[in-house]
Amino acid sequence: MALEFFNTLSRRAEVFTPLDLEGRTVRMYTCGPTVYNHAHIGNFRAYLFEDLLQRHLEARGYHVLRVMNLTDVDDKTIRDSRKAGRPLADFTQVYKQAFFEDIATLRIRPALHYPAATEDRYIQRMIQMIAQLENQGAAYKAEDGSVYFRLSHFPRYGQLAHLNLEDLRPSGRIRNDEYEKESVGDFALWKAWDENDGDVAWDSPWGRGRPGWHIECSAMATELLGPELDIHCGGVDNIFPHHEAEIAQSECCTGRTFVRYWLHCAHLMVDGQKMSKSLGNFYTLRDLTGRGYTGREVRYALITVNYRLPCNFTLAGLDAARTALARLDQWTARLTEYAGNTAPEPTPLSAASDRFLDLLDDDLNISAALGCLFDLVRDSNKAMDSGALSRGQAASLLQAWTRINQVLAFEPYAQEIPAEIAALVEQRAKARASKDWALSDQLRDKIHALGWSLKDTKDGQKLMPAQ
RNA sequence: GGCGGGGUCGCCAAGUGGUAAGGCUCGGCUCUGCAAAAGCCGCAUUCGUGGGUUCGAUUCCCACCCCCGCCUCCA
Repeated sequence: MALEFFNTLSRRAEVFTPLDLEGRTVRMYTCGPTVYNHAHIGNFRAYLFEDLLQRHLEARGYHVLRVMNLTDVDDKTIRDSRKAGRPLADFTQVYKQAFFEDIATLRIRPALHYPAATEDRYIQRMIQMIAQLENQGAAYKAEDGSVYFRLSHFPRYGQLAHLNLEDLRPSGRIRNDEYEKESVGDFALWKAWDENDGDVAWDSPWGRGRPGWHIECSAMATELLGPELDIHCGGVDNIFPHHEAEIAQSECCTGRTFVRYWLHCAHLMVDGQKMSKSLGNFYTLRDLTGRGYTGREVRYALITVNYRLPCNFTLAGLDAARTALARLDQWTARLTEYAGNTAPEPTPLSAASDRFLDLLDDDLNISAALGCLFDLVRDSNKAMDSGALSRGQAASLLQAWTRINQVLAFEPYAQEIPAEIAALVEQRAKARASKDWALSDQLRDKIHALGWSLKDTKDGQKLMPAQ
């Protein structure tokens, strides 16, 4: 089948074709973190979905230009940097750094650009866009000095979330101090400085202040990717109002359709509930690695539920991920050893990699795709057990795995065997040759205590890092 | 009140108008000096409830119950 994605805008699965048909380039913008603390695993679920999307597009021969923004100025970053008594840039730098470490841990492929809202280039772009909106009558300066987007200027507002503005019920989250606005739905483009902002301010035609959140993304996306994007992703909670606002601002400025495919990731649940600090089910990636889980285990646990479905995260699920990955490791290790340097030789089993990618074509149906992978694992293990698989065919299956793994990034960590361990293993081999089982067991315990596990196979000892 | 997602084996989770993928757990077996690991086999006559359409529904229609999310700066 053709590559299809569910587009939030149409609420239908649509065949994907990029704007650039010839060059196969895909312009993709993904909403990134607000760097005022460590990102939590709910954030990472979204970033992992975007990584899967990018990897699958690349597997299908597209060249993906992906941009992910860093929001390094907003109410929270300012509030917490002041609380910490540190300059905003110093404060956010810590979390930017942590974010990059975390995405590397999760094997998320880096984006092409990580624009930060406070970079001069983007501040200038934001000011330019706001001025343009003001000239068009799409924005106005209120009495408090802030500039707001005039919703009445953009009737399509609400099309992405499929909301009727008249139906909206005030939810108490509307700030009372924004009485200066013409209409309650108008959102800030430029926020006039107030004392809570401390020394965080930029000069603008409307006086000192700072950008509103929504304009950041419009400015950075169009600055780096041009007026029209193929794909824009984010969490479902960004649909309204953030992405609506982006559409309104961008399309008023460029006169073009801002985004062709909107893809949104559902929320992550933890133990069946919304993750929150008060419930004690709030996890950062560091919490999990601190408990001994690896990045790829978290990756597996967060990626294996289709992105449009709520995913319920549990530690039991992480353990299941660990076991499943160990089985894949075992399988690839067995194939590798059996294939040796033999040249690949066709086998019908290799078609699994085609099926795998075909299943992902259906709006990233990862569950079905993994089902197909595990069918391959079982079938090829069986074939090896019965001697029905040639070494060349094993080599061919490894090629199929490489293709599948380009999308999954589930390969085991490269492990170097320390000399000390290698020496113990050799010593044990000698003990076993002379049937000195007592010494053999003693060495096995010692090796295990050093973090490695041994198993005795018909081909000798096999060393693996203990989980 | 409006909009949306979901209820499929103990847990996670595909799926189709034609009779239920896969992963984890569990049970059995094989291999093994022992152990561990691994491999193989087995494990839902049934898909929230009640109706309806149909030769046939988990899949379509209607009603109902339950869970979750969003509703103006949370991925």
